[in-house]
Amino acid sequence: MINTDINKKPLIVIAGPTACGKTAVSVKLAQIIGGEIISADSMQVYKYMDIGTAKIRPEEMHGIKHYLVDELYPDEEYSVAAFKNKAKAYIGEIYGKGKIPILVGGTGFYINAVVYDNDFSEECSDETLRSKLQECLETEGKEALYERLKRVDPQACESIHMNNTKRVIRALEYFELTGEPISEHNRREKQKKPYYDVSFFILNMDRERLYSRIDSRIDEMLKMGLLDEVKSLYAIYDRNLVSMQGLGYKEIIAYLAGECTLDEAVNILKRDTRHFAKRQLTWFKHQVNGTWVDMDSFKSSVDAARFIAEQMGVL
RNA sequence: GCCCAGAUAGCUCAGUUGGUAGAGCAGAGGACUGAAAAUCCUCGUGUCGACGGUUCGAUUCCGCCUCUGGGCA
Repeated sequence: MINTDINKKPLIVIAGPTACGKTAVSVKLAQIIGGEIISADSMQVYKYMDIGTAKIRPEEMHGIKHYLVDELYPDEEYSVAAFKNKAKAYIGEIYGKGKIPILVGGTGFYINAVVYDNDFSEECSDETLRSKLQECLETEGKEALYERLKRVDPQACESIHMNNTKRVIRALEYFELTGEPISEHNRREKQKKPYYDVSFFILNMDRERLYSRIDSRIDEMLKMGLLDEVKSLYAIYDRNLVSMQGLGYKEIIAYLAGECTLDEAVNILKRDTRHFAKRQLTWFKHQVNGTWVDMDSFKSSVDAARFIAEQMGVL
């Protein structure tokens, strides 16, 4: 989507599945148009998680400022809500410098939260209530929880499967906190128009090529010392942390804990990363209205960045 | 050379007391609004190794051949 709404401020989004080349393109684009980058990634925010998250290295930034990279410790909590609030503040900061913010990442859910300025009021979330509901799930079973949701929000039950207990719990949590069905909240949020003048680009490439890039990138991570990185994190942090559920971490931790061989861990990691890429693509295909950029048709990331700048009428 | 066990979906295998077959994984598609690198849903036709025989009918029984394991010489 390339809007020209003069009342809204410009926001560029570079999205796409893992390993499709977002990092390189975004830095080049930032150089061309005078932008700064905000990472829309749920794992790269964490310090010490460098190799496994394929985090950009300082020398690759070429002086382009990056936000929401290395800002949290692995035992700190992160979520869409936290991301959205921080990103929004940084976007304001970038405008203040007369530059253009570029949102870059593969977490579509996070990106949309910023693009549509979705509502994440504090009173809509309560950890203790959530763990109470989690307890109900364990003692009474998923059927009981689902029945409970059916009574207060039958609409939500139409789109949430009973097995998806995470969503069932959140829907119940939302209702108990606000007295409003979450289906109503979702309906309202979905009607929103973009909050910015958004230029949304989705990078993609041939599926087989993407998959083989994923495989070789993981081999590369291993050579760069993924094992040592995970080892030192596992020595300090609990494996149940959300950060330690990240791809590359949970699989290697399983190996370090003696639950499988290294070979098995690596193969599972490759497979899970392929599955992840597919889920990302599904999101971008249906939850986003953007311009698809076929990375196969460019010789280099510079060419792809130029193409994007042209699309926006900058070049 | 002989003996034994296999040969079924891309892979690993199950099964059909004879009526042309089904799981897991891989793969594909989808959902998603405070865990999202998370969570969840849907999708299984393939000369049942080749050729003969018995049979109304063979992937299934019999014979023979080929290939792959393992064992004996």
